[in-house]
Amino acid sequence: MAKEITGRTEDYSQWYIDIVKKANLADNSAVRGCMVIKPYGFAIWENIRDQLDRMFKETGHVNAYFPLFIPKSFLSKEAEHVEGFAKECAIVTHHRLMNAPDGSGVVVDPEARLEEELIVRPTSETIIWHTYKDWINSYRDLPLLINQWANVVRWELRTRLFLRTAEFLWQEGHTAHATKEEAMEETLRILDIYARFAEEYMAMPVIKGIKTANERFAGAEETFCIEALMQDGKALQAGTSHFLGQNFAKAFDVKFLNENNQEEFVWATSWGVSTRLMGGLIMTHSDDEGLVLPPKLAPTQVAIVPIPKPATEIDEVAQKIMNALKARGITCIYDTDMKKRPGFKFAEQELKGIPVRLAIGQRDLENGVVEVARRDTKEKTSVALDGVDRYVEDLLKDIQNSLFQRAKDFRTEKTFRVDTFDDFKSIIDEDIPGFVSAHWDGTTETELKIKELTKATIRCIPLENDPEEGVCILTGKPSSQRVLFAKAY
RNA sequence: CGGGAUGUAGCGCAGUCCGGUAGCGCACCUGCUUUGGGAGCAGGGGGCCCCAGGUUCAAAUCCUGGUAUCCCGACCA
Repeated sequence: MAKEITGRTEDYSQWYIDIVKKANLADNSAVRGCMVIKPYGFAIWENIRDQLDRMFKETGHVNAYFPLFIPKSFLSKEAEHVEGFAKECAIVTHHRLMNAPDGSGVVVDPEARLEEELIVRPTSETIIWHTYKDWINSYRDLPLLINQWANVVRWELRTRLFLRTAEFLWQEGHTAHATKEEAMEETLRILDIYARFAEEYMAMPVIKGIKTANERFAGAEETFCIEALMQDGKALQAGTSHFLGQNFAKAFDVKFLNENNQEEFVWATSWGVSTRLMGGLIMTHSDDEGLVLPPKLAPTQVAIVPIPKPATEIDEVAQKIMNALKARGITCIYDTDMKKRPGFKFAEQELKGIPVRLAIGQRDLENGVVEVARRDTKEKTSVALDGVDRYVEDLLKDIQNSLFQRAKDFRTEKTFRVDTFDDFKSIIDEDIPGFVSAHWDGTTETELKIKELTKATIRCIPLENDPEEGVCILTGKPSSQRVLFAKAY
């Protein structure tokens, strides 16, 4: 009716945009490629952020904040790094405006040119490693485990709400270690946190893996990632954790004295997840009625609707239920809007992905029950008033689990093992392609050729991979393990 | 950044070909009646027709240049 959402099968991209806009998550802004995150969308992001922040702190990390601007010269100190980001940087060249001589408005004051241009950070390795040089002298200063929550800018040519915006919010961890082993452990520890968060909170199953050299972060020795499969059969890189080796330590001359009084370069990691997770959350669970949120991340977990409208007796019961739910740590609202009829409220709450709805009418009160509806399956049941809080608590857990299970079943169904290029291509060309597990000869050349021919890329070399002798689907050269291909966002 | 499409009320659109007082549906406001899956009737408010030039007596409409969004490519979290 008023809020028509394009069907997923009709036009998946348009469906995604409709969900983002109509569920009030975000909007395009007056600035090209930059979005406005609206209060409801931001509330979900805050839940994501708070949870991750807790997990980082539990593993010994602390938060700090580094500047938005990076002197241009910093960026060029690590050769691969600058090459990776040079093409998508916003650059500050001046520091003052002036009234236009012809009165047409405000213009840049040519006198106010900066001696050295500033780059709006696309990521903060350089400014942070420049700072770490002063912070690290001894092995006693290590490990240094720092995270920052920030915005970054990458001048993307083609943007999509949450999935790829010119400015986005993220966290970036930057750690320094005395040994290679420790740094590698850290890289994997974070990867585990990301995977656990994705699966336990977002209910989004992910594959942990290693990126190929071609897909590796600019400046990293090894990039680990979590990859998720969206409903349209395309993969989404949901988080990355990089083992940086000594690249940045060498570029920024960060050395420490070890226990034997010998000077060594420190070992580094960096890792991040962004507001892109919001896109993953939407595309993993939502349907043609609107957003579907896992209870653990839903800003409001339960909505109570009086049928047909607020009334003393109903209000009292609703209040009692709310108190009981809140005592169990469940967030809920009581929708007393007199202007909206129940059907409208139902539709609106479904659009916003509120996991559970309780409807209470005179008929229910007479029977001592309330109607409980779950967003994920749209099933409705009558539940005894007495103990409904416990029922809802269990139901929320059940929804959380079944969303995960449903997404996992979908991924299983859409993961294929193939041994010939023809089979590979026919799966990738499907409307809803999915992951394809296939042998690859290990060369960038073959990887790029496959991308050119099929648009599929190697998402990762899964960590939990059994070695298996085979031959590359394209070149027929020997291969020792399968890698995971997909079309990707 | 290349190709295509589209910018008209908060949203969705008609009007543009063929220039002549800016319309429809939803939403919004007021009132009454309603209320177990997006209510009905009546009345009302809201527009630099994306922006800037040009042509013309006259431009939403024609011309030029910008710009934004969406789709497809290349690039990328």
